[in-house]
This record gives sequence, C-alpha cells and structure tokens, in this order.
Amino acid sequence: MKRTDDCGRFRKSDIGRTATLMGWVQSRRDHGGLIFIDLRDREGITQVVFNPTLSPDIHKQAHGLRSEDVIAVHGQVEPRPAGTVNPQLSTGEVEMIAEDLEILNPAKTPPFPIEDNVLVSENLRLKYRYLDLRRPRMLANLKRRHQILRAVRNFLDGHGFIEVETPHLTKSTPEGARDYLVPSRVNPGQFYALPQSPQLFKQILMVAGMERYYQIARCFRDEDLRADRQPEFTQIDLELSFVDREEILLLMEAMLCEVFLAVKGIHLQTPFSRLSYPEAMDRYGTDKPDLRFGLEIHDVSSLVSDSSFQVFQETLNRKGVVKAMVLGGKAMLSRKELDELTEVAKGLGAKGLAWVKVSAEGFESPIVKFLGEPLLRKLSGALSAKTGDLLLFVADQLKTAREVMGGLRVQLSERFQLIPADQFHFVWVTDFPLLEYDETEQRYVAMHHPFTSPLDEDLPLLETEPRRVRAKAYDLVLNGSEIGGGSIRIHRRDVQIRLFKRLGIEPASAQEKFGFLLEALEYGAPPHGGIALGLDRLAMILSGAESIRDVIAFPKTQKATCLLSDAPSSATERQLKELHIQTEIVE
RNA sequence: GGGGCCGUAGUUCAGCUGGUUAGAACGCCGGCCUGUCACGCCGGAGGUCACGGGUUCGAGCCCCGCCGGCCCCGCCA
Repeated sequence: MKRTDDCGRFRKSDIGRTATLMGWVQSRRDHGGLIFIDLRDREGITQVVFNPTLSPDIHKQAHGLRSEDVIAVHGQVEPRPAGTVNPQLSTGEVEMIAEDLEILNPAKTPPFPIEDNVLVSENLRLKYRYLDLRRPRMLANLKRRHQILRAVRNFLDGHGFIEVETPHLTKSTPEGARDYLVPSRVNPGQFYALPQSPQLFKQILMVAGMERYYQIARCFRDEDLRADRQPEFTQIDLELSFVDREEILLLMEAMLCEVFLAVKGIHLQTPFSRLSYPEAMDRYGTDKPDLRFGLEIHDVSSLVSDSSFQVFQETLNRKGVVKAMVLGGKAMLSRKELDELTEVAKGLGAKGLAWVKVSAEGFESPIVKFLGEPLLRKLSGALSAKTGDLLLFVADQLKTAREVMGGLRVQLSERFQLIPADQFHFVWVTDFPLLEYDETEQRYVAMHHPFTSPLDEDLPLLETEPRRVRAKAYDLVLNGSEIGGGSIRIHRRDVQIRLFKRLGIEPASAQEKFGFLLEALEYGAPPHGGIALGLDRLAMILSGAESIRDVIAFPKTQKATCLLSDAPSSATERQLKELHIQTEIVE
C-alpha cells in the first residue's frame, strides 16, 4: 500500500474519496461488531471503522490491533451517521470505512499513554523520549520551535545576513563559564573546548568583511542546570558591521514582530520598553524585570530618616536603605498570611519585613507607634497608596534590599496572580556597567564579556574609576526572562588591550589567549556589534512551557545525563590510549 | 558544594500511631457487545514498597547511608 493522505486532512468535501492512511493506533473501541480505530499521525487523527459485514477478514484482523501499532489502512471516506459527529476532531465529520489493513509493525504496550494531560514522571519521559515526543503538546512545541527558526531565517535572509557556521572544536578561553573539553588525538595532552558562544569567530567574520552574519548556533557551558538552563543550548547569533546600538535594537524588534506574527499571529507593540540598568535595579530590584505587572519598588530612605523606628534608623546609620512596595488591595491579609510573607522575605535574605495596612480607620501595623500618623500619611502619599492597600518595607544594605524586594515582587505576583495571561512584555535593559568587582578573585571582571565596548565618554574612566564605566551592552528581557544579550564590540586593538589590562590579563597572557583577535583588529576591523537570542527560552515562552526540556527534543537531566542514550559513559581503554589519556577519579 | 520535595502494580497515586493477606483508578489480558470517540458490561493477571544497612517481637511507615528524578542557592563572561 502507498500512503495517499495524512490523518488530519479529511473534511466533508472529501466524502467519497478512496485513500490510504498510515499511522499509529491511538485507541481502539471494539463493539464486538463494529470496531473503531483512532488513527494518529503527525497531522491529526482520523476515525477508521471496521465493519464485519462489509469486510469480515479485515474486521477479524482489526480485533488484534493495540495502542501504538503502526498500520496502513485503505478505504473510502464516508460521512458519519447523524448524531455521531465528533466536534472535538478536525476530521470529526467524516470517517474512513476500512477495506484493507496492513500491520506495518506491532507495538509493545507503551509505558504511558500517548496523550496530553497525563502525568508521567520525568524519568520515564526522558527514557522513552520517542514516546513522549509523540504526545501532541510535545510535537506542537517542536513544530513551534521550527516555525520560530523559519521566521528568523526568513527575516535575516531578507535583511542581508549570511549564515556562516563556526567551529565546535575550538579554543578554551579564560573568563566566562566552565568549558567542555575535547581531547586531541593528534596533539597529545592538548584539548579543544566546545564553544560557549561563537563570539570571537563572529567578530573575526566582521574583520573578514562579512558585514552581516548570523548562525543558529549550538553553545556549550559546563554549569549546573536549571528549569531554563541546559548545558547545550541554541542561540540565534548575529553580528553586524557599521552599526550602532540603536540599529541593532530596532532590527531585533522587527525580527521578533515577524516571529510572533508567524508563530502566534500576534502583532507586538513597538518600540519595546527600555530601562537603563540602574533604573531596572532601582524600580524592580533585578536586571531582568517582569513588566507584565506593577509592584514597583520605591526608595523611602529619606522619608523615614527621622522616624523613631530603630530598625530603619540603624540600617540608615550603617549606610543602608529602606525600600517600599505597595501591594494593592491586600490590607485584608491575616496575621498568618503576613507572617508567611515575612518568611518569604527572610528566605530571600531579608532580616525582616515591615508592613502597614492602609484601612478606612487609619494605619494598622505593629510599627505605627514608631512611625507616627503624620509620617505614615506622607509615606502613603509618596507611594500613592489607597485605602485597602498594604505597604511593605525592607531595610537593609542596598544590594540585599534590592534582591529581597525584587524577589518578593516576583513571588507576590505569583501568589496573588497579578500576572495577566497571554501577555508578552519585552524590555531592553541598557547601560550596564562594563565591569563588576569579583570579591573572591579580588579583581574586576567583565559583566557582559571582555570584548564589549565602553561608552565613548566613559573610556577615560577605565583606569581611574572602573566602576563608573558603562558598557555599550544591552539585554532583551521578556516576561522576566533574559532571552538575549549583546553589545557593540571593541574594534580597536589599543582599547582591547586597555580592557584586558583592567581585567588583570597581562599582555603576554592576552597574546596567548586572544592573540589572533588582537592581530585581526590591526588589519582594518570595522566597527561592529551584535546580539544573541536564546532560542530555547524564546520557544519556552511561546509554548507556555514550564521547563526548557519541553522545547528540546533530547534534553539532559539535572545531572547532565541523557536518560535515552545513557550519556555520559566511560571510554574504553583503547579510546583512552589513542587519546593519550589516563583517568583517575579525584574526590 | 549546599538546601528542599519525591521514589509503593505497566502508569498516577492512597496506605492512619510501626501490627492480619499492601489497596484504588487508569492501563494490560480473556469474554460479551453494530455507532463509539474517557465506549459499556463481566471476569482475570499483575508488587525486589528504588537500593543497602540499622532500630524493633514486628518496618512501605522510624533512623543512617546510597542511587535516581525535580525545584532552588552557589555557578551560568
């Protein structure tokens, strides 16, 4: 038999057609007389009817069909009898009357049903990934991922980008994440590293005059996993010559508009919101704020500076701050619920959480007597609080207070369901500091990466006030998730050397690690910059997936193993010998 | 490296204060059933309670260890 159609296509207009379908048995309903089979393939489900009076032999065969058997069915498309139409199926108005049946491959009973909304342990799903991927939601997720990439390639192709592949076997570089190493057989004792990103190669491509490059790039980072982090992941990676920041941001906005239109049929609002890094940290306590809801953080340090509340006073005396947030309409929370919020705050690193209820009768709080009515009125005025609102205060050093309030903001939005459904709120975060001081290493490290250009006007501060140097870097945040980041790069050797020096990378070391880049910068490197978007996270959000594993065909477990193939595993003596490697497990 | 949750039938789970033969639903197997689509009805099989120790007259349950899965902190330029 030869397949003529897929299981999702038949409608009323196909009635009378003769066709052959091939697919998997989704379910069998055996009435003794009639047997109904739901036949499933990638495109949908068609009901197949086996009638003992019409084709007794075929009917007898159909009796033995079981879930996930792979079959071919030949027959005629007929209308379903009145009253038996299934509106839940796109093919529900018709059915195929089987005239011929071939069992292409019988299947063992699957360890879990091939359906959405069936709870299955992650263990089983990953071990039998080929069954898990048969489930409609997983199939839809992979299709959606494909649609995203198709839209991206379409867009970039239309904007003059050239897709170039860069090596997977490359050079380990200092800074950044832990590398995956690959031993070299031909060069005993030496190792390649898998790329954490194609960063240097794409910059070299700019020097090569490519002008506009992109790549759907697999990246590898040997760090611990999270719900939104896998050790190998995919970036939509691009780099452009002769552009400024503004051009790149607008280009990405246009690209994402196309992606969302193609994938979701949604017209995104442009331009995207923008926040400077200091603004994001002040108002949302994080550099990846979720702007789908308010709950902004306010600094009330100066307002409460002469209150008699000891906790505030002592914090301010120690150069700390007092941060406040208004939780709208939550003055009715019970003491128990407020205690729970306090525990949440403590879990985030706070010493405590002060609260004030704004009620019709006045202010209610254990600290009313310390703050006093006039000050509370001033506070609630400054915070635009209304009757029925709950004010929350955290007093601590700036860094902790931000972290606590930022974390609290997210947790409160979940707990009180303040996040509107089906909203996609993009925000660009700009003007990151170029450097941050690493306490354990006792030196400055690049906040983005060591090839990021400082703002021109801040360049002179590099040696004198490194903390104040801002970078030409930008992150793209969607619904509180960092989905991309990039920068304008350094394209002059002298500036790059100054930055390496600032990072504590001496000229000799810089030459060894990045010599090829430094040399390339001398041969007419154009000004350039770029960005990389995390495809997996984007796909996650567009799919409403809770885990990055649900948008990756073959993901790793939290211990970075593959339950399907059982990787990683030990190497044979012979392999190791060829690689000039001995293994010894060091505890 | 650290904190937390989980592991009992093929699957998802229940299993009381430690006490008789470890249960339910779905799935599976057999039978009946000609309009079902969560088909229905009758019957049946199915257990290394993850694993290893310990406490106890007695452990699915308590203790210690260990393996595995998940979430988080650190880490992720």
